Amino acid sequence: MFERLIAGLERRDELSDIEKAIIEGFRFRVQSFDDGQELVAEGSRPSESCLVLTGFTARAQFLSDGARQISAVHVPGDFVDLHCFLLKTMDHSIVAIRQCTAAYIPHSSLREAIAASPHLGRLFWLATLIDAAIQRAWISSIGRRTPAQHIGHLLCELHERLDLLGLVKDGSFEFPPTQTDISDMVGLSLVHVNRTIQELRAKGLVAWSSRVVTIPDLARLKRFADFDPSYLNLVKEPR
Amino acid sequence: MFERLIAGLERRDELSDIEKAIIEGFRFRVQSFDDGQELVAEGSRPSESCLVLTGFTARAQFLSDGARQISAVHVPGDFVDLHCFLLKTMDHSIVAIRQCTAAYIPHSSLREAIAASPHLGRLFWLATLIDAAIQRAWISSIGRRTPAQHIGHLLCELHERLDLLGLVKDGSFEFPPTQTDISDMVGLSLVHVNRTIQELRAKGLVAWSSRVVTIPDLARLKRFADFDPSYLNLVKEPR
DNA sequence: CGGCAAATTGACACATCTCAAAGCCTGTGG
DNA sequence: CCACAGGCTTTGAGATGTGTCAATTTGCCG
Repeated sequence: MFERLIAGLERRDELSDIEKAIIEGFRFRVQSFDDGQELVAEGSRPSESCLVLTGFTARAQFLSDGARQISAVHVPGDFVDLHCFLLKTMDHSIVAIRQCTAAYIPHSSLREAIAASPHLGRLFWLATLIDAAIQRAWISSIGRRTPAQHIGHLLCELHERLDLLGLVKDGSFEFPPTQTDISDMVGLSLVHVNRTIQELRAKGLVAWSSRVVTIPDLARLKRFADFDPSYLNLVKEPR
Repeated sequence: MFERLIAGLERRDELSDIEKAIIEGFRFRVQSFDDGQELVAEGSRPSESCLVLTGFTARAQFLSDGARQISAVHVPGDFVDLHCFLLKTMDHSIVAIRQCTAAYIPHSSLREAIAASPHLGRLFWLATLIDAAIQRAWISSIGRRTPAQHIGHLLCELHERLDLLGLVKDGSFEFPPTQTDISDMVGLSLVHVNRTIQELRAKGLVAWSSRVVTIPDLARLKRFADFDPSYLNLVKEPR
């Protein structure tokens, strides 16, 4: 159930057998969701934190005029909602991009785990810090990169993260968001996103159809989008 | 030395005398900085975390074409660089907006503090989560708010945070960033920022000259900018 | 085969950027 | 106390970028 979570933590630091056992011993319930449903609602006060098991999810905020802004995309194994463990009230929603399943773990389990292993506590903290680093990269993208660079950067990020999960084959990966979803990620209109994707295709940087993205020359796309993966903290070291 | 840090933590949860004593006992060194200097450099691997004592600082990233994007502003008392305690390598720089002073606390002190009080550890974790919530609000602003709303929202945020420090008098507060700095925060050109500020002035929402901002009618500006302070977590509850 | 969601296109309005110049403050040195 | 330099703010004009609206095409699913 929690292999991906464990693998994700182990990518950043050693995990003892005891720590793995603590995680395996989490109480949890599993729930499935359809397109667009909320796994966690803005303004709610959950007593459980949720973890993506399968499928894609996103963090979303809604403005008073109904506009939506997505501030992160999450992939299987991501402990999406560690935030509410301490933040208590959600400042954003977690929404399903397509069908997905999630495990909900009671905060009491988390609290016990952290008490039993402060190191594990630091690794959960680290997970939220990496989310924050990704958000900073998004701020730079949305503020200072061109639309084509921005979408290119986003695809590099997802390539990198999905590759670790073994979900990339020959530079191709499934990426279910519609162009409307993408427009809410990059803060542009749907029409402009469409034209930007066509620009990326025309430049030969990306092939993208029926929800499968192919990156023929990753190094070239990275150069084009000014992508440097170090912010993803894919380095194993004592934390 | 650490009153503001302690006051900031106490705004979110009770702190025991022992916990306060732990903080007061931090080893530290103090350093001053001038306009634009880096307190912490992107790519570096600090062994200390830094805390703003006086003045304004910002998190900044630089793109390969030299463009700069600011992803957060920090005020006195903010434990700006808790991140590097676990992230190890900086994904961004911390820069001085004007003269400022900062305390550097060795990671070993932090580690001891957290070991001695897991609750204090959670509160430091919380501080980084609140930073992340602010970053999400910035993403929404930059992606979906109009420039005038965005700058209005930013000023509401700073009003709220500075008010807690007693740095707001009759709706006025010192805000040292130049319009060039603001343009790097909101991801617009300097010229457009200038025109947007004039628009806010013309609407009577803001007075702003010689680095002092005055908000004549805060409720009106909040309404205009769609500002809801709940993401700042100014609620005291057990964490 | 029909229906629906998603992707694509075109045309035009509006927002924002760039470049370049001018004006305005503030601190400094004479 | 004045004059000046330099940084910051403000202005104008034209080029580009991006949004909106509305229609059309495509592709998938029942």
